[in-house]
Amino acid sequence: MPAQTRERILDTSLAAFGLRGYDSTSLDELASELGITKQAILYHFSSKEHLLNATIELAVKELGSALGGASKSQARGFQRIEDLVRATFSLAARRPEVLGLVRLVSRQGGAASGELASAMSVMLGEAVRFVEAEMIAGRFRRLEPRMLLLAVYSAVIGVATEPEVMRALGLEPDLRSLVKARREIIEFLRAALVAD
Amino acid sequence: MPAQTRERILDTSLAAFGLRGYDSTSLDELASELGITKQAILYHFSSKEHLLNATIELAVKELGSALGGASKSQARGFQRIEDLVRATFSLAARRPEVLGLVRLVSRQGGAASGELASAMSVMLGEAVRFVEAEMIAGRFRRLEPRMLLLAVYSAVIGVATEPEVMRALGLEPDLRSLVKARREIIEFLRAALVAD
DNA sequence: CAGATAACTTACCAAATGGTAAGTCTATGT
DNA sequence: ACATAGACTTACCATTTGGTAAGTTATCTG
Repeated sequence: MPAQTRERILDTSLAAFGLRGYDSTSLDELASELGITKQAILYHFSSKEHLLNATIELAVKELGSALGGASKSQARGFQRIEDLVRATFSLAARRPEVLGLVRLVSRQGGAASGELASAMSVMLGEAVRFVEAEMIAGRFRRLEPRMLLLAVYSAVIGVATEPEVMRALGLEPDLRSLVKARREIIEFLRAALVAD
Repeated sequence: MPAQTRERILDTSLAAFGLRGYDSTSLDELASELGITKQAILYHFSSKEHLLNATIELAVKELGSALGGASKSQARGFQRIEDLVRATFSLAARRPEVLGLVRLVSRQGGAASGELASAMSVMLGEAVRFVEAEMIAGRFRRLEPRMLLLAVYSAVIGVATEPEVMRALGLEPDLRSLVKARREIIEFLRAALVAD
């Protein structure tokens, strides 16, 4: 039953690419972490770039299943935002590498990012419509929806994945602080979003 | 007067490290961009890591002079935040690589980041005191100051340096959009911060 | 049992990478 | 006129990197 090697490779490369970066991770490193040879990796994925693509695909799936529940919920108003932030933080605590990879790809862009870009486009498109509807309903303050989402996205991803800045602020990025950070950013967003 | 080679190297490596990343930038690339040989770089900076250190030093200086005015201003209340966001966006438009490098180093942390970390510690420490004072004075909503700053920092840096996410939202990251993004995030922060 | 196929490993390889050693060229001070 | 030092370049080099080619081993199939 060694057919799970492929999955082990993907898991390990997701962690490595997501936390250390693509260029900073060599196939030899990955292989020795896995206790196999580099050629075993190249047997399953014909090149490093293909491996990256498959890894992104996995990350997209994990992102979808982690945030899917919250984004498809029928909750209205700020509750839905809160659900999404909670889901994002839960993912950040459980599998920081997934958000790391999202960030990496969304910054670098480039050839491989097509899939993630389109997946994100869909999610963001839904989010824009949701936010617009809430604004029209008078539950959210009137701001430019896309810019608002960009700010929210940046704030959440930043807080969830910026350990060094947390340290610079004198906060240890442990689970307790992360919980506190989650609570605080929810309050922050509530203050920014909810119409009086 | 070829003594400015050192400065040219620093400029180029700041752009390269800040926009493409450290590992993704080779000394040969840098050299050919500059029209010199790799060994000329190693003459001025004895290793790639030393070059990174010097580059970080330069970025810290640029960051300081770009944000120094705003952070040392005597403005009170939200005006001071607005000044700082404006200064940050101005820097993001003029020299995106500086913020890119800040982000890179603040994520990777590690050995080289001591200087930037301490510079940021100082700035963030001042910011914490400022925010606390404003909260006590009743001008800012009561939130945990450090978490608040982390959220603000993330939102601003994110909006200013996340071109691919902007594209996913259907916004071209040109100067006009950046101006709009700046205005929107200022409104966003105002809504979140200013006490009723 | 023959042989095909999947899942690897061992053996290489060319290019790129960070770095060393030694020379060259030019200006400057004596 | 000449040594000296600064600012490089040319020549190398060991290691690492992504990738190819050719086995090897086990399992399944006819």
